[in-house]
Amino acid sequence: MNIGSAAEASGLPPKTIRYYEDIGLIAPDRKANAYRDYSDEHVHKLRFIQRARSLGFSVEDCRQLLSLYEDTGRASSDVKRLAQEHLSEIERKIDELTSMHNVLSHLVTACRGDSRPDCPIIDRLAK
Amino acid sequence: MNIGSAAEASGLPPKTIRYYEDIGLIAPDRKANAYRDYSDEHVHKLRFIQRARSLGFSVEDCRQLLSLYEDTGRASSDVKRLAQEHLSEIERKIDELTSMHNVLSHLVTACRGDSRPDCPIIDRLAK
DNA sequence: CTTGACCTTCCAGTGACTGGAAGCCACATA
DNA sequence: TATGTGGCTTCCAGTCACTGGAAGGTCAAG
Repeated sequence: MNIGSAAEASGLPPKTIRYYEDIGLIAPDRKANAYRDYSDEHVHKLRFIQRARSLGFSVEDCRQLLSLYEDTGRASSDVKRLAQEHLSEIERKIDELTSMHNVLSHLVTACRGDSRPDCPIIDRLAK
Repeated sequence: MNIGSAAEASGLPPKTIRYYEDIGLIAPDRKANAYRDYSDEHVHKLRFIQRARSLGFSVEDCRQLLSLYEDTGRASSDVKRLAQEHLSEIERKIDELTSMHNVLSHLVTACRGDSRPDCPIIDRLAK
């Protein structure tokens, strides 16, 4: 399977798939004409990565998850620990964004948004 | 005032302040010895930027906000629009993170996290 | 035989810093 | 006066995860 089909099957752009190969995440075979050749298993792994990325795991996390996936003797505790750390990071980000949201939404509400210069948003930044 | 003092007064690291100068955001005077020389007004603007950044505005947004700040003939609607767009972006990110959180927290809860390989997290990624 | 879609590699840019090297400057102390 | 320490300078490279684009090779259809 060429990279275009692998891209379609995995939901990842060809550029990204080549990038993953560059960084040693997943290497397909090559055909005689030097085209990449993806097996169903390659595509399966690409989908695996795509799903992990869409849950916000870093590419390095994906590398670990992939190796846990392939290690049938893994301990689920290792997977759980990774996921829990990521979950904490997500929570941290949500908290940060939420507090930004609180401040900003008040300011936006308070701003008349007309042609005059008076603006609580600017005032807050310049306070 | 040297960059170190400006850093302390603004809450920004010296490296970051130099970076802002590199990208043309705020340029201090220079002393005879080529050291940067920050006035109170420079520091004021640095604090302005620091606050805007801490509300998640991009550096380019900061550039705009700064120029609106300096434009006493501004329309508050311009500020409000900028802030509102940023607010929407924050909401988009919160939604994205929240949906990741939903999925992941369920998976983490469902994972026993012991020495055995069975793991709903891996299963979900490999589905 | 040509066209167009697909593939290849390689290089550069994104945002917002951050680390580090090499070297100059200022000031306190012995 | 020598020296040490810390702060300042510039410049280059690296981060993360791609993404765009150039230059050129390959393949199937008409």
